[in-house]
Order: sequence, then structure tokens, then C-alpha cells
Amino acid sequence: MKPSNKGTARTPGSKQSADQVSELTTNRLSLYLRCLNVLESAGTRTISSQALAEQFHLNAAQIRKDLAYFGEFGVRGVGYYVRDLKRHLRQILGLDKKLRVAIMGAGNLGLALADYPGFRQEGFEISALFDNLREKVGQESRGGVPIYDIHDLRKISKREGIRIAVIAVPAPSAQHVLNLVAAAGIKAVLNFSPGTLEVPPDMKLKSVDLTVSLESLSFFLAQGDGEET
Amino acid sequence: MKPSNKGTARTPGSKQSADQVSELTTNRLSLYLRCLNVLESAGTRTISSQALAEQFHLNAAQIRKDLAYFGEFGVRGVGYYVRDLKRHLRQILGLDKKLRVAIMGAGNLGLALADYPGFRQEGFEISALFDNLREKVGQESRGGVPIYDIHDLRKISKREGIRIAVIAVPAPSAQHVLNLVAAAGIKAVLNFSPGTLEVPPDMKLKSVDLTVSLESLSFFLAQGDGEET
DNA sequence: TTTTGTGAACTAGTTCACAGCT
DNA sequence: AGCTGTGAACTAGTTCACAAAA
Repeated sequence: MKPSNKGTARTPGSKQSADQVSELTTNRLSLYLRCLNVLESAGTRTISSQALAEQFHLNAAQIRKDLAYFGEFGVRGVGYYVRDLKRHLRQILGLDKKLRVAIMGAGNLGLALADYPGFRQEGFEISALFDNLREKVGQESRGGVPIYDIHDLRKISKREGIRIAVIAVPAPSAQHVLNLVAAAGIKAVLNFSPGTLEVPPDMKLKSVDLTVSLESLSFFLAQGDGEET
Repeated sequence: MKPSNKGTARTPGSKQSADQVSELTTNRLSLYLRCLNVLESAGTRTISSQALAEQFHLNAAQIRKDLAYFGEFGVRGVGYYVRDLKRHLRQILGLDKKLRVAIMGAGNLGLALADYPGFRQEGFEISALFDNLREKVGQESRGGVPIYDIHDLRKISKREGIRIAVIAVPAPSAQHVLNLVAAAGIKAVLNFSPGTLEVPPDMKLKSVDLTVSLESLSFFLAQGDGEET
């Protein structure tokens, strides 16, 4: 059986939210799903946490703990059924229904992201680009994503059922655009602009900060240069 | 004074490597630098950890600890001199000398990154794009970054002094391209391709996984949908 | 036997709180 | 008085190790 395993009780044997799961955990779930996709296309039917860990450089105990938090998906003595576990993970991550995404900013980056193939897999659909430049509105990306006027964000995101926004506008406009996104009722945002954004408490903002990433690499190089004999 | 504060002794009063600093810390250093830039352009000469924390939603003790690890940059009763601290941080992060960057893959994403203004500030210079498509080689990005044949990577990166590579190629080629980057003697890589990469031990790979980021947002939305009354 | 699910032990990271400098 | 630098306390995250299930 399963004794309730955190502050808030969770209905065992079923997917579930609660308590709030760490971002590190959800990132790993996403990773596990990717691994399972690889395994499935290789024809693997069943996998133990041990084997999964070895094959993808993960830790077996951590895999088990991550999964066990959401239900008893494994079979003792056997492992996990790839197809089953995939289905469970997709459900937990909310990938079992199509999620529509809008990209704010039809500049270089926005257009590139709109056509990025990685975004299309696993149930995401880039439904729209938004920009404020007259000459861009009405055009579309190479891959065929239409560019709308940012003032129509609310209307179009309601109509298209857009639930995620990607912010790919220049830093000085980012806060304003985020406010528009919030006003349109969109609750999840992937942000590519650098700098601090003020975000309403019911929204989730996930930032990819390219400057920070590069500078972190620079630090690594600086260490190597100065140090060692 | 300062008692040696970790396993390996550090020369106090000076910047310094050692022990290995956590990635979380280096990311924050980069962030602090950005905050200082804002403060400096606002004309602020001096700032306390307290004030810095309030203004940018950080924790004062953490700022002090992060900074103190690299030297005694503050003045008791005063705080930190903005200009000084900026200089120290730039030095610690290795941003005091220009760093040249190559982008592998002149597709949508690679071209967008090549012209991304955020990359240009703080001492980075995008020197080259590399691709294997005959028709792209010899062209350049809108912003004027030349596209070279990927087979010339070693030669050109030596010539140009390229020290960082950005991987923006489709997932199936990523490992092969990483191997070429390693063979060219480049030790720091920012990777945009999804999936696991095998990386030599003396290299630093930092990955930005857009699928994982989006799926993490999807998880957040799925929680909200199912839960709360 | 194999392998899960999970308490317990451990490790890493953050925040507190205060002595000591200016 | 004001603020840094830093041990100590705390919190979060990971890994171990083993009882129980198949």
C-alpha cells in the first residue's frame, strides 16, 4: 500500500497535483518522457529504473521517487511498461490534450521559435505570432504561423484557446507585453527577455536567460585560464 | 580578516576560482552584474545588499555570501561601490576580455541567435556561423555574421580565437557537431538541441531545453485545471 | 530472484542572526 | 548608526539501503 506521503494527502494510484512539486522534478518528468519515446521507437516494452538510469545517465532511486510521487506505475520484479508509463507521464504533464501557444514578437527570435520543430511535438501547437509593427501584421512565418496585431491578443487568444505565451520581444517592452498577456487571461509564460519581470501571483513565468547562460560559460573559461599551474 | 573558508584555501582579497562554485551562484553573479548596470545608468554610486535585494527581489544575505566568496568587495557601514563591484564581477565572470562565439547551424534558430542583440553586450562577439549546406556557406546573416563550412570549424575557430560554441542544429546531428566542436578545441558550449549529449570531461556544456521548459509550463496548467474545487 | 517504493541518511543550497568593522 | 562577512540553523534535494511485492 501507500501511506499518505506528504503534508497533503494524495489519492493514491492516480495522477495528482498537491503540495506543489519542485520545478526540478517536473523538468525530469519531461526528460523521462523523452527517454521513453526513444525506448519505444527502439521497440523496448519494459524498462527498470536501473536500466533507464544507466542508459540516460540518471539516478535510479531518483527516477523511482519522482514517479512514485504520482502513483504506483511500476511492477516489482519487472520494472515499468514503457507504453503505460509514457501515457501516465503525458497525462501528468498535461500533454494529453493539445496546448496552443502564442509567440509575442515577430522579430528574428520570435519567427525562429514559431517554426521551431521541437515545439510542435508532444501536443504543442504554435497558433499565432503577435507584433505591433503595422508591416508585419497580416504576414506569416515561413512555416505559416499568422502574425496578428498585439492589440488583438485578448480576442484571438480567446478564440484560438491559447494557454501559453512566449515572450520574444526586446527587453524594454517585455514588462508591457507581459501585462497584456496577463490581461488576456494567459497564465503560463516562457520568457526569453533578460531582466526582471513583475509577474502576477497566479501566473507561471519560466525564463530562459541567454545572457546569463553565456556568462556562466564565460566564468567556466575564466577559471580554466587563470588556474591550474 | 578571513579564515580560509572552504576545503581549498583561497587567496583573500582577490578574485579567485577554486573548489568549484555552483552553477546557481555563477548565474546569480551574472544577474547581479545586470542589476548593477541598471543602477549605474540610474546614477547610483553605492548600494547596500539590502537595497539591492529589495529593488530586484533577491535575498540580501545571499548577495553578500556570493560576493564575499570572491573577495571583500563591500565597505561596512556603506555597502558596495557600484562601479567597483561591476568591475570585479566582470573580471570574475571573465567578461573583461572579448569572448568570441561561433554558432553551429545557420537555420532559423542559428540565424536568429547570431543577430540577437543580448549576445553582443557584455563583451561577447558572434564571429561566425557554421553550416554544412553548400548554398548557405558564403552567405551571411542579416546582421552580417558570415556563414562558413562546418568542415573549416577548426581552422576558423583557431584563426578567430573562438572559445564558445552554440549548438543550434537539429537534434539528430547534435552529437556529431558537438564532437567537431570538441575536436576544434572549444571548451564551452551552449546547447539548444534536445536530448542527451555525451560530453568530454574537460568541456562545459550548458543546455537550454525548450521542450522541457514548455512541458514544465504545461504541467503547471494541468495542475490548475484539475485542482481547486 | 528481480525490482519497486520509501524511510533514513546524506549533501547542497538558502536564510538567519550577529560579531565586528567603518 | 549602518552594513558587511560569516558561522550556525534551517530547508530543499539527492542518494542509499532495504523491506515488501511480484
